[in-house]
Amino acid sequence: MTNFDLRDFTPYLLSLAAETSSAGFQTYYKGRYGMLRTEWRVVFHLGRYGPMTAKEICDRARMHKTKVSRAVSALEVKRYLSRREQAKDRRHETLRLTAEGGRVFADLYEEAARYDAELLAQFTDEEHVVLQKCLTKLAGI
Amino acid sequence: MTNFDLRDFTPYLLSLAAETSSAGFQTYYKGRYGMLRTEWRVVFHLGRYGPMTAKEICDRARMHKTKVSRAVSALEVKRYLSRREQAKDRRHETLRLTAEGGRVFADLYEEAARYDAELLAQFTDEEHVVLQKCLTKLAGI
DNA sequence: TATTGTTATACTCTATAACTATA
DNA sequence: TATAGTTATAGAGTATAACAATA
Repeated sequence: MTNFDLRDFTPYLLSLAAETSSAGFQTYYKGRYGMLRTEWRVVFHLGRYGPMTAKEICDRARMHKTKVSRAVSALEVKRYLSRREQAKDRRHETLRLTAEGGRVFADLYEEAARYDAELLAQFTDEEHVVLQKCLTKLAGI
Repeated sequence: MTNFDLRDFTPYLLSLAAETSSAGFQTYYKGRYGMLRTEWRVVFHLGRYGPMTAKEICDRARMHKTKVSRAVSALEVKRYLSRREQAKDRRHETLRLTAEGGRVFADLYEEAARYDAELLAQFTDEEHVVLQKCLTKLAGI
């Protein structure tokens, strides 16, 4: 088969869809809290799953350690997160959201759920199931 | 509804899927021809739809004029593209692929079709239809 | 005044290597 | 030697404003 348009090329469609939807949600974490995407992902993990080390965030969020390191530093400056060395192995630091960080998470978590529901409102439940399945496979997760 | 995981957040899934699939195809246009994504998109348009102005590429490919301008310059340096001023309005230049640019397009077009087919091989035809419909809507095209 | 296109600049995001500190 | 995390650096991608040339 060789007669497709750029609009049929899956990586192109994925790029456009990802850009559009990411730009939409960026207005919340960037506009309200001056955060970057990596910072939002770290906040999400700590807020959703509780305190953990940077290494655990790397593994769960599929983020490289340098991304997590910089995001954690930025969040610390913003006072959304605190670190505490673990006594048994001082290479590990437990990261947890501050009270303020918790409020930021709660706000963004709610907006994320709303934003996602809004995006999916244009599809049927069956379409949503197929979309999520396909994206999960394409993302390799 | 507020109990979702990051893996349920559509913009996150889209980002991962887009990154993964784009990185895969990048090996062709970057690895073989040292091109950037914007350059590949310009080559695609000129190869698939024939000579046109930068403005037309902007409109068809939904690319900003500065992106197109830089991509065209880079492609000109690589001798994959030539420009010719239009006599009636010297603000317009008709862009067309050179013979070498045409060969590059033919190669990449074939690889793109193969790559896309490979990505979609893991899905049924019905799933493919739903995926394309959803992505097209999410991309706003 | 409007349109086509270029240049300058900055920001976002990603990737990799080299490094420190601890174990 | 291996692991957790940091720093430096570069590359890729995007966005915007200011500009020149033409109409």
